[in-house]
Amino acid sequence: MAGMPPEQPLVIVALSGGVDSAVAALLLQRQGYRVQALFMSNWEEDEAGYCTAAEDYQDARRVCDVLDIPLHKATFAAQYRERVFADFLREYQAGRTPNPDVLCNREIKFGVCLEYARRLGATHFATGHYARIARNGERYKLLKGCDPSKDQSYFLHSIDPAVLPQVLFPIGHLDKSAVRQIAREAVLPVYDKKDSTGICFIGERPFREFLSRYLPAQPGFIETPSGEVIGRHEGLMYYTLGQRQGLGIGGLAHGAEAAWYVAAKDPARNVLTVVQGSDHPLLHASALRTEAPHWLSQPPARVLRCSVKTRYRQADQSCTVELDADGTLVTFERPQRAITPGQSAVFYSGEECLGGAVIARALAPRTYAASSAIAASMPV
RNA sequence: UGGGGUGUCGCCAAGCGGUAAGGCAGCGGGUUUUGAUCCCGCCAUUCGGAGGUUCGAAUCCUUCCACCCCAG
Repeated sequence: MAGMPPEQPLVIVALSGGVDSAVAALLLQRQGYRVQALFMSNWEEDEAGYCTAAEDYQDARRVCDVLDIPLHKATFAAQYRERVFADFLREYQAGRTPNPDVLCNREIKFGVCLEYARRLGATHFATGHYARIARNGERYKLLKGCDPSKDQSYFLHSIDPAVLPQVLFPIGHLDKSAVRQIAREAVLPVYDKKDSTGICFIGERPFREFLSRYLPAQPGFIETPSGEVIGRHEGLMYYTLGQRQGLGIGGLAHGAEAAWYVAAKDPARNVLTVVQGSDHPLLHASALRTEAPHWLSQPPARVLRCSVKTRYRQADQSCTVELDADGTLVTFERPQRAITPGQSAVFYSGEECLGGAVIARALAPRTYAASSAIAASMPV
């Protein structure tokens, strides 16, 4: 029969209630896709009003009204708790500083949520991330977003590369300012909404209070590298390497005027080691070891020269990556500050995100002799 | 209670008769889909207390108090 035209392929957009995903949906629609939206709420506890999920959902609805597209709603709170939050707590308990949003992308957004979109009949799954996907024959690459100050490929490095052919990042080639401009012109109600920060789906909260509800805190001493006690900490988990704020260390008699920074944690002694001055040598590492890497691209044979980010929004650093049985050894061209276990080292070749791995430990520069406590936590 | 010393913001610390520097900490804001870093702003009508000298004192004098050191 010559009846119904074949339906357009269906794209489902993960709509957060923010401006980026709203513009992503709009652009897909303009490109001729059949578009539907999906709003996730993955954090159930709505105490003290920190969780903005309810307002975000209302914003998502208003966006869908303007675009005239259907809005689905799903909850992956159980999966979030099991696959993301449990790890988050384990890491803090081990004295490390996890990056839950890296796991959230792999397990939730590009895991169970993408699967859910498939079951709804979608051939493609889109988000408002600042990242791009390029096709090279049969291979798909993850590229940085074009806006260097918003590039979010760092958070995406550990997603399953098998999903890339189905993923669309409609705003990856745009600057943030252009995204807002498009939203304004299209009269999307969230065009001026403030960018969200904080842990994805949980939001920004008083950090100590939040963590203390899940993990017991054990106060202890703050020491200098030579072992002098100069303060007390509320619990090792509340501090991360390179941190300045929250130490409460004032002026010392005849001391230097520089601020104090966290250089090491010693869980065995429950001691926080601090140093004075943000450029202190004990704050720097010449190399790091990671756990097992995730590769988005073809895994390298054995040695790889590339660049690396050891934290989000850091400028790319030249390095050499060597694979070994446990993970990788990453050696920097120049020493890096505050390399922190639990964070991710993400590898790049130019614009392409190759993959990454969780940092296991920093390796101290050989230019000085590390002493006792530091040597124990930063073995060479 | 013999001698000497010191007491300025939560912690260091300038100031030495002309009307309270600075740093650290803290607080607030900005940047930021982790945690940090970073940036901006705020933070002593008052200088241990009480008198006095002076046009004017944290700065000089008297006295009291507290702490520290050396002796004893």
